Amino acid sequence: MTYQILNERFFLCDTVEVARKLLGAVLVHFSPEGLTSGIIVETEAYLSRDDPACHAARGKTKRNAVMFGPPARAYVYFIYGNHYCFNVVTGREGAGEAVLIRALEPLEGLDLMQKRRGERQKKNNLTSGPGKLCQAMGISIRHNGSSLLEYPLFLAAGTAPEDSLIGVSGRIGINQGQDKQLRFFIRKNPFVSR
DNA sequence: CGGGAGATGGGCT
DNA sequence: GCCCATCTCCCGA
Repeated sequence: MTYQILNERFFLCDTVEVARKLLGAVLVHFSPEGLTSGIIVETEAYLSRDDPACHAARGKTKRNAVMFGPPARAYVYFIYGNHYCFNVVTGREGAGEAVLIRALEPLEGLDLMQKRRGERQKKNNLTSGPGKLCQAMGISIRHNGSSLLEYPLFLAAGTAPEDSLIGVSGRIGINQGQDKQLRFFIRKNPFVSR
């Protein structure tokens, strides 16, 4: 399988646009244990302006520093004591914006995903949520700040869904900014988190 | 199936 | 202390 890695330009434009365009793209990880990949089926945009739910909203801190760096880097953080969330930094350096990857459709390395997630898990429970997909893909805090423009962890072009199949809604799991329509997903795809 | 609650730890007030 | 961009287990229907 060959991949066409998405270039920096892809992530430089408007963050909402990037969140939408990432649907259908492929997240690929060549880890020491093996290759896993999945088609992105659900994303959320986090904006610098007027968005209190965004980690960058209250300025730069040690945790969110990567969000203020150059685009196309991984912003990974630890949440709820158990889980990691994987984001892609977007916009110009200093913007403080990102797209959260919320769900994947497993593509390659299903056995490894299953091993990481627990043998009992069914296929549709491997990557259908931000914490789950990090575990299945072998993504953790040590990937925070790493470039997504090159091996071993990168984003590749895929098949974009038709516009009529793109769903839009409020974001999940937050208290502030619930009204904003910044979540994008592929309609009727069984791997969307809800 | 759906809802409720516990697990679990780093960041911020 | 309390919050949190989550997940899993367990219970009842």
